[in-house]
Amino acid sequence: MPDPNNQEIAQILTEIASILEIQAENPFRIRAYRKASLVIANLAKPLSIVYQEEGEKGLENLPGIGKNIAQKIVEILETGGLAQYQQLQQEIPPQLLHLVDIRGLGAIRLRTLHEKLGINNLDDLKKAANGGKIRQLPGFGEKSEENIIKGVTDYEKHVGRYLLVRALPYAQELVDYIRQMSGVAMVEMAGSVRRRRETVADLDILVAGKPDIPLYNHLKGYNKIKEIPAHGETKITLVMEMGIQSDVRLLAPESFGAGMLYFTGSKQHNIALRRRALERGWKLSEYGLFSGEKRIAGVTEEEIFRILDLPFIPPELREDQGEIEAAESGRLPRLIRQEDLKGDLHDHTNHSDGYHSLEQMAEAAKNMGYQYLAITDHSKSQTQARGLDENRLLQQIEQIDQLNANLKDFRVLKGMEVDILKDGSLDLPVEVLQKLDCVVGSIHSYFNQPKEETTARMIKAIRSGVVNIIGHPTARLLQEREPVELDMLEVMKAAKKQGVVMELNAHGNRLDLHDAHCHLAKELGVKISISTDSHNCLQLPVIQYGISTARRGWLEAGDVINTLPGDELLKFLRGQRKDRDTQF
DNA sequence: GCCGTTTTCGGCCCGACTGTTTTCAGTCG
Repeated sequence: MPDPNNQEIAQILTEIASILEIQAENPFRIRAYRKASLVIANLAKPLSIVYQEEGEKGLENLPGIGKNIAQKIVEILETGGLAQYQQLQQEIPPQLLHLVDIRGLGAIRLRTLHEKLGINNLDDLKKAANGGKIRQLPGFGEKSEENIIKGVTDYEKHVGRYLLVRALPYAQELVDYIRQMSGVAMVEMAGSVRRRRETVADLDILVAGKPDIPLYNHLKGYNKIKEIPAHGETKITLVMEMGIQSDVRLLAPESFGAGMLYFTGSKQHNIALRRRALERGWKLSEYGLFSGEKRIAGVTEEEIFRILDLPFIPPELREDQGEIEAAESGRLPRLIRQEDLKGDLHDHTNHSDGYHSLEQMAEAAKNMGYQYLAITDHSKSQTQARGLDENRLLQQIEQIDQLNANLKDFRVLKGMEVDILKDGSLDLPVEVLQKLDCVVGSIHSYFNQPKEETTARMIKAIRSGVVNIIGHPTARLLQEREPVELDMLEVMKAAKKQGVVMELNAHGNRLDLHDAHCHLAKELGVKISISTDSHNCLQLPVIQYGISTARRGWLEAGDVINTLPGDELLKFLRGQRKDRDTQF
C-alpha cells in the first residue's frame, strides 16, 4: 500500500486493536491503538506531510501517538506495510475481526463463539444464531441470541457503504492523480460524494478527454488500487485498497457538463430535469441537451440549467425535494459556506475527555479564522469522560476569564455540555449553569427509552430555561448506533417556542441533526448551531462535513447562529435566557 | 501503548445496564 493516507493508517491501527482484543491482550494497550486511530482518522493534515516536515518527532507530538506507534506509522509510510499487522492477521481468521463491529458482540464473546462453535465469519454467525446454537452456550441465552440476530441485521444495513468522511479523501486523491495525466481536459467527482451524502456506496469520477487517451494505463499505475475488475472504452471500474469501488468514466469534452449532471444525480432529480427538457421539446441525456439531432448544450452544467431557464442548482440540493420548483421561482437558498462561520460552539478540553488545553483549543480556533470558541466540557455524570462537577466548572470559568483577559480579537465562551438525565433534568444546578455563556444540553445515556419518554425528556430540557443548544439531538452514530426514538416535530416546536437552538453536530459519524431535520428546522424557524464537538484541536476542520449537511438541509447563513459576529452572538445567547418563557 | 512526572514506572474508563445466573461477566458510553 504505497502512499497510505490517514484513513488507511487509522484502519490498520483499528484492526490491530480488534485483533489484540480478541486475543485478550492488555486492554490499555488496545485502547492506545484505538485512540491513536481515532486521532489519525480525524486529522486534517496528511501524516505523510507531518512526517516529511517534522520527521518522526512530529508524529510523536500528535495526541495519543507515542514513540511506538510513531515508529509503526513510519514503517507504514516508508514500506507501505507493517510487519506486526501482517503477523497478527495470520493469527486470526480474516473475517472474524470485522464481527466486533456488531452491536452486542464484544471481543470476548466473539472469541467464545469462535472457539466453541467454530464461527469465523458473518455467515457462520447467522447460521449459528438462526439455528439456536448460540443460546446453548454457557453465558449466552435466548435473549443474547436475539440481540445478536438484531445486531447482525443492523450491521448488514450499512455494510458496503462508506462514511463520507472516509470516502471523500479517496475521491479527492483519485481526482488529483488523474489530473496529472496529459490530455485530460477536466476531472471531477460526481455521484453521491459530490452531493455530499452522509454515506456513499461507491465513487464516480468523470474525465473529459479525447477517446484515445491512455486512461487505463495511467490508472493501472495508481498505487491505491487493489484490482481493476472491468475496463471498457469509456468506463473503468476500480476497487480501491480499502474496498470501495470507483467508476471512472471518460467523456467527450462537449458532453462533460451533461455527464456531470447525469452522474451526479440524484436519479429523481435527473428524471425531473429530463421531464422539463421534454416539455420544451428537447431531450436531455448524459451526452447533452438535444433539439432533434442537434446538441444545444452539454459542455457545462451551468449552460444546461440556463437553457432550461434555471439557475445553477448546487449538487447538495439535487434530491428532487423541491429544488427545481424553488429554482424556477427564484427561491433557491443562498446556501451557507464554511467561510460564513465565525466560531465553533461545542468543544472539549483536557478538563474532561478532550486532549488539548483551553489555550491550545483557543489558539487553534483562532487559526481557523474564528472569532470565538465555546468550551463545553462534559458534566459530572459522564464519569468515564471525567465530567466536571460544580467546583471544577467554577474553576474553569475563572481560567477562561483570565485567558480572555489576555486574548485579543478572540473570545473563549464559557460553556458546558451538560447531560440531560434520564428524567429530563440537568446534571448540574440551573444556578451554576446560568453563569455560563453557552449551555449545550445532550443525551448520553438511556438511549432505549420509549419514544414518548425521550420526547418528554428532551422537551423538559428545552424548558429548563438555561439550555441554549440541544447537542447531537438524536445521539446517533452512523453505522454504529441507531438514533434514539424521538418525536422530532414536537421537540422542534418546543425549541421554537423556547428559543432554543438545535445543533448540527459536524463530527463525521454523527452529522446530527441530519439534512432533512435541518430542513424541518428551517421551515419551523428553529435556529441551528453547526459545531464539531472537537476533542482536540486537530478536529476543528471536520466542520466541513457539518457545512455539507447544512447545505443539504437548505440552510443559509442566517439560519445558523455561529455565523453571527462575536458580540452579536453573545447578545443572542443572553437574549435566549431573558426572552424565554421559563418553567423550572 | 501513551502519558506525565514528585522522570522511568504506575495509572489509564468507571459506572450502569443487560442477561444470565443466583453473584457476576460482558458490553457500552
